[in-house]
Amino acid sequence: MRIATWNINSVRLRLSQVLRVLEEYDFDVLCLQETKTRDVSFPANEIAEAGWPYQAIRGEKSYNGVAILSRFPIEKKSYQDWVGKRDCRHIAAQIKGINIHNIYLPAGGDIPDRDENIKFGHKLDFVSEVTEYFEQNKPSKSVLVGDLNIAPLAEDVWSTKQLRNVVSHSDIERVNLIAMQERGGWVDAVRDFFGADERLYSWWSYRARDYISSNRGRRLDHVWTTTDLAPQIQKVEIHTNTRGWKQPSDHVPISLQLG
DNA sequence: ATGGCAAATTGAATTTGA
Repeated sequence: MRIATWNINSVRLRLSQVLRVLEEYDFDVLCLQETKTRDVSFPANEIAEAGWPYQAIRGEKSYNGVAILSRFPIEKKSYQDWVGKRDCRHIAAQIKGINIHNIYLPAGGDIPDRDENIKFGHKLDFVSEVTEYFEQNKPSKSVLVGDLNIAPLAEDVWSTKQLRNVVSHSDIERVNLIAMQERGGWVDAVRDFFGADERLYSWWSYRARDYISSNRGRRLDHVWTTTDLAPQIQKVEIHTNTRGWKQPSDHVPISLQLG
């Protein structure tokens, strides 16, 4: 089974790209973040007609929004609200016995200090609550994907020195995300497949004049599995070429082939 | 905290992203 994650930055604007990745990359399941639309406006029919009729969608106007699109029937659906908000940042589906959690973690604003920036506090609290949730509901046969908005390792950013005090790569975010991974019993499938040394990115800012030559990327999007599924990790791909498509998302899809 | 941009909403400017 091929499971992918992609922050699409508006599913309505980039519907044609969603359909293109589903077909070109042969995803069985695609988890989207930042769909930015209410469920009534979600292009569910177009995606169903293309061959992904099983869908779990949870959106709101303008912001956030997550969805799971599947070729195979969804056996169970659920979602969680964290940090006391109903902001459509999580949805879960069981497909072929695998529990898939799709998360859009808060970006956290500009200043990496919770006393000066309420959004950063929200982000840290969100990580803490997700960590507690999976400690109390120990996952198995599970995959956690999504835009976690944190690049935890030095090799996950173009310059660990220059991004040290930048939100997404601050020490506290990095430590807390690793703790969330370890305490939930998760394996970073992307690092498991590619190893620790290679620089890996899934996001490039829109602001770069030429994202290829500047290559100031960050690995903000993640695919984790529980340890019981780790032996089934056959292949991981970061589909970087979508960043070069016309009117692209600033994130690229990551896919996991489970055997 | 940067930034050369982008998207959604409301109706030219604001908010958010990271």
